[in-house]
Amino acid sequence: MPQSPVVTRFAPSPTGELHLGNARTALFNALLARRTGGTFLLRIEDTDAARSSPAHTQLLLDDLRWLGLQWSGEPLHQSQRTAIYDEHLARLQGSGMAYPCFCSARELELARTAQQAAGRPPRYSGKCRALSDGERAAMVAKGVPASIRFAVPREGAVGFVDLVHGPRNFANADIGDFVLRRADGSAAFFFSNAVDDALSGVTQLLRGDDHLSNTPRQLLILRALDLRAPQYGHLALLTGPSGAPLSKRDGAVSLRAMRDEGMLPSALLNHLFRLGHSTPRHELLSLDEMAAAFETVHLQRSPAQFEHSQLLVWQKETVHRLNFEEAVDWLGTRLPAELPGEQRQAFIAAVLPNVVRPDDVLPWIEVVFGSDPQPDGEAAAALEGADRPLFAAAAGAAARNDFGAIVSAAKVATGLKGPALFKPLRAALTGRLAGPELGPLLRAMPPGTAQRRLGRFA
RNA sequence: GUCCCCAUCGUCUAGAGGCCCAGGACACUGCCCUUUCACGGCGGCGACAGGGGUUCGAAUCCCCUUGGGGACGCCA
Repeated sequence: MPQSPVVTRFAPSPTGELHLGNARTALFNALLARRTGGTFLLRIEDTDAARSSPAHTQLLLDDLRWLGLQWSGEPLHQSQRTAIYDEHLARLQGSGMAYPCFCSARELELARTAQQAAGRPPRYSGKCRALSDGERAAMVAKGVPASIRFAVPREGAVGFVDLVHGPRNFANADIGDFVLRRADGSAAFFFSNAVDDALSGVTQLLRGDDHLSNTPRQLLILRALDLRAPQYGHLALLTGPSGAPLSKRDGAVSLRAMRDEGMLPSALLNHLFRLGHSTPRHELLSLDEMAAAFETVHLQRSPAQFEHSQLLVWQKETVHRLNFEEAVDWLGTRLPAELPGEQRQAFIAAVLPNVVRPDDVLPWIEVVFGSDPQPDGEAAAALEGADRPLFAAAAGAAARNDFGAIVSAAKVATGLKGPALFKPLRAALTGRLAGPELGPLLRAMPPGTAQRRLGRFA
């Protein structure tokens, strides 16, 4: 079945750290393209000079790369496309589809408040649309700054088929004349966003549900310009544990915060992949596998809740699969620098199956390489119930930190087995009752450690 | 206020009129396995927001209510 080439995009505005919701939007668009060998574009929506910054843009690109989301070509920066927007604006004005608005911010604010108070929808009155050429010239002559608004048809409706929601229809009468260009000359979102998508040849795009009721505005612009509109798909928002949209009060919501916490890209990707998108694949997937399994028909119309505990499940899966180099990289400076290579390897092999966050290795570094541990409450209890001969035999066989030898000796000496045998040994060796497998753990310990620790209780 | 979107186990979800007294995954939990914990295997707990219709039959279609969210900005 031949497919026309898919072009998708992610178009963040660089006003802060990459939010989890946006990360998911980026992922879905990237997958949509990757699935068919299409193109995934990146566009920086930095028309709001006051809130945008190059530093934020840099952070954004860095986060996307970290996630492994590869875009094609150079990202487009809207701040550098003013000429293109002006050209299209001129066309709209030429055909009477756009007009200058001289209303001041204060004036508009007042009108809005009055409408709200009267129980009317806060929509622009269209006051300046009725101005004659003469009146406009007069305003310009007086030096009154003007924005440019789109002349929304008074009648009719805009229909489109949403990739997620299906056929939708919106009445033009419910849409007020909106701003295309601000008085300072910068392009407004509805306009620049729609025009750029069309000009970039974007064929399909997934974005947040909050844009659904704004879509008719953009379609109106594109039709007036005779530009081809992409197919829009509107994703239900991501919410926090409260059910309300993700916000700072739900804790870490930026990708960067997750990253700082030690979460790995694969964990984030796998969790996000299943938020608002369903798949029969329940195992940890690579980006390629996700792309192959990504289906727009399986996009959810209802909001999904981001639960950190579920993320941790994927994190665990990811950590368990780390190879030695990756693990060293992940743990970073937490590993003692002076550690011999062999011990380093043994330690990681022993501990990795039991950790989720990098900081989780810290206590085990202390247990394995630190001074002989004092048993915690549970461990102390287990030690109390154990006989001295157990430890005497165990210590006698512990010279080489060989757990097999220790167990055999202890077993022969006491006749114990199972938990009755292992609990005291674990307690004596590590000071606690739970943790990584003892065999591998002992292999990471400095020579003589096991013997000394067991000997304490003989 | 007007318009719009959404509503299945704790969470993510399957479900497009009979295959569903609702299936899966994670979480929780019981048992088994085991040179402890973990891993793994086998079970258990657990949901169609409420009310009306339509239909022989509704989680699925329609209406209302409730609840949550969004848009209506010279923010994106």
